[in-house]
Amino acid sequence: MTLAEENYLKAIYHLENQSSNEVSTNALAEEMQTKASSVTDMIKKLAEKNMVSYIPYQGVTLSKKGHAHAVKVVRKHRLWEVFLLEKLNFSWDEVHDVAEQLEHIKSEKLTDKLDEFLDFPKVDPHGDPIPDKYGNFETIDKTSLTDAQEGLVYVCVGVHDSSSDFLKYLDANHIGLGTTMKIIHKEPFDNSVKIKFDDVELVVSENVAKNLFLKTV
Amino acid sequence: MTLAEENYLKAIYHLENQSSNEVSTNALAEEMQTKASSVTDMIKKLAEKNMVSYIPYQGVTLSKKGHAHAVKVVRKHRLWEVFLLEKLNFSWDEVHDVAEQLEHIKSEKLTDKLDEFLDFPKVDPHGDPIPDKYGNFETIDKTSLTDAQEGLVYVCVGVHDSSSDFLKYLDANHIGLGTTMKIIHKEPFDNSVKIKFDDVELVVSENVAKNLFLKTV
DNA sequence: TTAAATATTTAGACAAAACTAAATAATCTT
DNA sequence: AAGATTATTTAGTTTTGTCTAAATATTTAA
Repeated sequence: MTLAEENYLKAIYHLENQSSNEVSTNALAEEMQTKASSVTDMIKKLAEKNMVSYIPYQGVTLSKKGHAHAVKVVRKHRLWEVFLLEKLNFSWDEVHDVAEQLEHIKSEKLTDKLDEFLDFPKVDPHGDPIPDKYGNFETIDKTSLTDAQEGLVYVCVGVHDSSSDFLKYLDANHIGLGTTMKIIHKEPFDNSVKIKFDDVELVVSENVAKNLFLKTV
Repeated sequence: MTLAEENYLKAIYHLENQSSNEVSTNALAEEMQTKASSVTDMIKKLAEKNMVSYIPYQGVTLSKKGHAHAVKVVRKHRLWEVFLLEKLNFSWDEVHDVAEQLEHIKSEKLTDKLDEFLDFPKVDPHGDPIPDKYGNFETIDKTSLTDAQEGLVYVCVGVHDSSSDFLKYLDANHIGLGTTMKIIHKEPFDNSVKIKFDDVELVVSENVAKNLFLKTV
């Protein structure tokens, strides 16, 4: 698997997790920041290699083989994120980009030794589960802040968007994994949400709310 | 700089260090395991980018810019080797191949944080010096075992060939960095050398002797 | 249910990095 | 110094992954 092929597999994997039906060429082009025609080309190649199953005009799905490979890349990505944060003192908004490179290093031994060195972490710095060497991981049950109920108390267990900008926003507002918050008010007009934590009230936009994952406490 | 370009720079760097005069197209082709015509193509490209200076039929030399870049790649390679050996418990014959991949990760912050995490090591597991973040490193004065003098005592400070096969040979014969040995006899017929260490005598071939670096003790 | 809009695929090109085969330059022999 | 050998470069292809533009299929809307 080349770097480009792995990135496509990963993108298909993420899109499958978001909406559970077939992945369209256009969605994939959007995700990969490329053109639909390029996507068609690559999908054909991946289909040749039995990594995806593809019916023209109907989108792609990962094959068993492709799924397994995507999970391996995701495992590496998340392990490196933990390494960068815990061992090299990167901040959580810095880990993603470097992990995008490190996830393509090919050495099963490296991956497994790294896993051991980090003491077999279960989640990465954004709250996403880390597959073990067999590809198994615990699914974390989480609710988006947009779906949280007024009056209840939640703890933050993850983020959807792991872009540097979003994570810096959270840092600036002292929100992180483990932050416990109460839903004060959900504003129907613009879907913003007023939350309270550490004795401070904060109104966050719908965009922020959509990207924050919570668990009831 | 692409991966291929970086590998060429590194190869030119190594060849310059070995013989101090211009690097020939053929030597580079041999080092890169490729064809002379491919080398000419790439050299032209690197000359365009001012990474090397190139006169047709006369070989290449690294420019200041190319040299600095090569040193950065070497720095990353050697730091990762230390990481793999010391933190992930790889053996010294396993570190090279994985480091060949890791050396291309682009993040100055990663490199410098890794350096710090490893406590600023001065040499890698094969005895080669590690450049600091400014590209400076201590040159280690060393003699090849072929040039060592009968009767004198030396300590092993490095290896020339860092191939897995050679390092495994050394492991099997209990030779490593720091091994102190006495030169018992140099056989003129085949340039083999009889050495003694840990109260055992061992005859090594010219090929082995050439690749072992020693320092007088 | 046909026209318009949108999504997808095909065809043809391009850049990077390699290759083979042929041409040319440099060096070595005698 | 001419011919032979060796080293190097040039010319023309190939593969990978991308692109644009054109063609085709699908969906939406009147």
